[in-house]
Amino acid sequence: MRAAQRSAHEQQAVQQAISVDLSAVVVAVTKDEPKVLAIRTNDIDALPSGPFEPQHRTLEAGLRAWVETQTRQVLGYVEQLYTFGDSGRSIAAGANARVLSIGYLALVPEAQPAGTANAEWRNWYRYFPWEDWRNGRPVMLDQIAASLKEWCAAAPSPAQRKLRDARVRMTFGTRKSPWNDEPVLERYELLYEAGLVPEAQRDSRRGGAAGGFMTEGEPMLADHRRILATAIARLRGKIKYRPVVFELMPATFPLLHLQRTVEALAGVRVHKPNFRRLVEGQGLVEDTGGVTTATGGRPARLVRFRSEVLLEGTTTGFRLPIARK
Amino acid sequence: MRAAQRSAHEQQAVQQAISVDLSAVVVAVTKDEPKVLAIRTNDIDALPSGPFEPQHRTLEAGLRAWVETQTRQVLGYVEQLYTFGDSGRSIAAGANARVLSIGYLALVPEAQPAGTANAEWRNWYRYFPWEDWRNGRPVMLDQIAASLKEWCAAAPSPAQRKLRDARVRMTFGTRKSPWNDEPVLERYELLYEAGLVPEAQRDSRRGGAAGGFMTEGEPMLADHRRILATAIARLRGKIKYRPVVFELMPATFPLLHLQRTVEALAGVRVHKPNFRRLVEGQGLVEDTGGVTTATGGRPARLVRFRSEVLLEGTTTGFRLPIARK
DNA sequence: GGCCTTATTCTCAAGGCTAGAATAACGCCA
DNA sequence: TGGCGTTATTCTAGCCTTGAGAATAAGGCC
Repeated sequence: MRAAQRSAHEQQAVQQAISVDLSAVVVAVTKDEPKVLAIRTNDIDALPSGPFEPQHRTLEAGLRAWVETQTRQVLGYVEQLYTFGDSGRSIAAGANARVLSIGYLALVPEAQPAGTANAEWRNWYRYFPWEDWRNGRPVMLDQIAASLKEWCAAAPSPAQRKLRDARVRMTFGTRKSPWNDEPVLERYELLYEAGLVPEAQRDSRRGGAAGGFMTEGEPMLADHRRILATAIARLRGKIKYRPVVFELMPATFPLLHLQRTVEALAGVRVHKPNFRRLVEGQGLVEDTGGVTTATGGRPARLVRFRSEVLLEGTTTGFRLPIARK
Repeated sequence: MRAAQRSAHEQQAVQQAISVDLSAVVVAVTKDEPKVLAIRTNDIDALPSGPFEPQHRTLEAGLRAWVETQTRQVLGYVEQLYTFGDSGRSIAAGANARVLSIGYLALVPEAQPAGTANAEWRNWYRYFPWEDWRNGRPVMLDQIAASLKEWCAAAPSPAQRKLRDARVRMTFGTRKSPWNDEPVLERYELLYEAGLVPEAQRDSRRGGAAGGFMTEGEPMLADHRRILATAIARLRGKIKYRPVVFELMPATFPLLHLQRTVEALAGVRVHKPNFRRLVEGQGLVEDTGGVTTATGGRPARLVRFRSEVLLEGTTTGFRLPIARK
């Protein structure tokens, strides 16, 4: 034991091969819809990704390089999400090879046409249709709820049963309880464990619903949908206390455009007067003097982001009128 | 380019050796002081850590194994913090070897005596004395502020100067602005960049303060102090909206003990009646019927954590009377 | 019994948030 | 040219939360 302890760091030099995969969730919002940059391969979508290599100066540099190579998209804001280690869930790995997967979130302004043939901007609700509550409760949730109920009932023990019930309640909520937009990953993981998404069968774990019912929503390569879920969850959390939405906005915009962008990300609608009061009250935007009539109705003022706020003590702020539950 | 793209995943099999280091910040609170489990080596402390190896089923399993081997401490709650890739800042790595460092946060109830000779529970403010405001503003901040001011003045350009000023203002605040307990990592990184912590000199980067003034606070091995800062920051953020403090508490306790534990972590004091109102109002604890006179004065009720709250829709809640800025 | 210490409960004012109403300014069309 | 529809923008009343201090309770100790 003591020997193992002393050699802990010494061993590093002779470490067995571990490979590290960098994957990016590149987000933009176009025409009030949240988009993610996907690589379309044979009938399944993937995130831009590639292995971390020695020539990369940093993890983030490696990520940027891969994304640019694969999509010609240059990244601005980038943030690390999580390092996944259970590679059994990703590409069928060689016997001894260990693959770690580090997910990143990147934000870019309005989506440009994709730079390469098989890179494409796709609405992220294509992969998570149950996450879009902007037009009310998605009807498919009835079917999901029914399948999850079966899964709960099929628990091996009463204790397990209680646990499963609780997880369903906490992630998908009940009919009466208000929707919580943040636990995107928890919801996806639940569906995975319940065998209600194709990835679960592919990875041939727990049997899943015998009937073979699959929730709507497109699967992705390897564990990419899990990484995307992590990204959406992080972004939904972050827009509530950091002014990151502006990374997704053009130079000037009317306030309603900002609101629609936030709504696209959060998947819920907000009260217009309150949204405006918060944004203006916190001095996040300033008037440009310009107006636009492109919105129909009364012309809207054009504002711009006050980037000074990033230098002010405003470490916090940018609360949004989305109930933190 | 297109070739590189296609081979992205194929290359993984022939990936060059990358080693991954797992490090744990194991936290306990004893006698109202926040403690971290440290390995004491020749005149410098280290976190329990070791390389991720193929026999480890998951990253977390590898971490638990290393911690148990090195400290005999069995971990309960564990959470991944961040994956650091700029190994230039850690152990002087061999020419081509790339070392990634994954940091974890673990919480255990009241610290037991350390299980091995060189493992020891140490007050975390030993490493970050400026983070403890429980007894008012630490006096050393005067000296830190002065050094940072010099560093700002020494900026290569006026634009840089403005940026540095802003960073200092946002992390350490001004004399008048209230202290923000969360940006622990940002403060440490700032001191590192300004050359005010020994690690900066060791890694021989930016010159640093010519005078050689170093802030108080003990350094740690490799990038371990950075990982510890990340852990403290995460914990300070998390206790404000998730009931994780209870991982650190004994089975039953008086409310003031809970409050002191929170204060130890956050490094600030809170208003007693308000704290009590929040904790009880959210149904986080229930009466045990017992009382204790160990606190002096009027006997205190003993309460216990209502673990049911973890199964209730209470995904959020547990707000604390610590201003979110 | 009086005093000290800590526990526990109340209260009040300030500030923030929710939700809905009211008003403004433009294009369109009869 | 005036009414209508659309979106923009501003107000407001009511509710709830939060911050801070005061008041009361219950033990130990002398």
